[in-house]
Amino acid sequence: MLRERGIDHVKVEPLAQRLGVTKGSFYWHFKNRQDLLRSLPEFWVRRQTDPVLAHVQSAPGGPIDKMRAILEFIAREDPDQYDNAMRAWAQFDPDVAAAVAAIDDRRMATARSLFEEAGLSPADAAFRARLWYFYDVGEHVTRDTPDSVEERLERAAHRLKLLTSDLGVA
Amino acid sequence: MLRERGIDHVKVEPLAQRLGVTKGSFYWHFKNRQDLLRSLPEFWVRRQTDPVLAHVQSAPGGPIDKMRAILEFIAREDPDQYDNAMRAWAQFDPDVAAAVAAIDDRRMATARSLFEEAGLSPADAAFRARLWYFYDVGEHVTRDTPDSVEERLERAAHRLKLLTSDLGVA
DNA sequence: TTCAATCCATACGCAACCGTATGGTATTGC
DNA sequence: GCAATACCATACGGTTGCGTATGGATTGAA
Repeated sequence: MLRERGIDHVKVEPLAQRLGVTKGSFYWHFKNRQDLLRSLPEFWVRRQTDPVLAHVQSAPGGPIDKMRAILEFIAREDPDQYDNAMRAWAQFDPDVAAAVAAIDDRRMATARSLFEEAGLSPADAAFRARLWYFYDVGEHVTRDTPDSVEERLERAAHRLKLLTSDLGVA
Repeated sequence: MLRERGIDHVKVEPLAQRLGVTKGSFYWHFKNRQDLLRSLPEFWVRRQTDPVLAHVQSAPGGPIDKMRAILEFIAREDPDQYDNAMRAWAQFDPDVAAAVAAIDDRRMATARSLFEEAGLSPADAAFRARLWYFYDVGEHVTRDTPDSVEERLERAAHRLKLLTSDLGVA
């Protein structure tokens, strides 16, 4: 429901109907609607970003190789709308905004440290990481992601080249 | 209401109360709620993107100068959340998504033609324009935009340098 | 077997909205 | 000075959704 229609449409009665039960069941598992909503961000983090960051840790090679590993990992994933739904929600809920911002920080910090490893100054690495990460965000929220894996990989290669061509290939 | 709480909270009775009238008045000016919602995207376009694009047309100098003009124009504007609210809405409404996508196209086409003017091939210009534009989108939706105009200008300069340093300064 | 915990259905009161019907007031054209 | 039009209030019925109270039904343990 969150992904398809937004947070304002995760309501207990429609949700129960969709699951083929009544709301009597819902109020057994959750205290109330707020209780359900508050459990969603954590659920999202576990599903969408923990796997990616874990994968990067284990990637071999230098910083550029690791960046390539991230891009290819993401390019091969099926794009879903979970991130977008969370961002749309975060837009109007400070608590959720904080949760999403924390994730953005984690992801960007990874990129930042890789650019530093590749020889950039902290300030330059920070900016480059923003450019790097915001591309992802922009492609998602504008729904500009190509349908085919091949095209996604091609774009990933292009992006990597553009953002690292001036760095010494370690 | 759209900017502060999202489209699902622009409801006629709360809206009327906020304006100090009753809904009897609302239904004089609008056929129904849908009628109001459908008028919003056009309103948004007129306020948020027409002025920027008009300003670029009249900027003097070569493509790089025009890019700088865009960046400075935006950096000096007060950042509001109108774009974000529209994107959040577009996430769950195909009609609105089409309207927002059309705006994204217009803005990106401007950047694309400037990069072509600066000497890039159509394919390279297209990708560079994406990188250019998605930075804006990302900075907005992650609410990472600095509060001070000075800092925004500094970032703009940094961005321009990073994205055009390899091009012949026309 | 029996008791207790688990899980779900039914039924109710309540509030927020939508849209319509209808009447009142003010302003403008003639 | 008098309609006609523009604008707004009041009042109503109907729907959707929240939360609670209460009563089965099933299952595992003593």
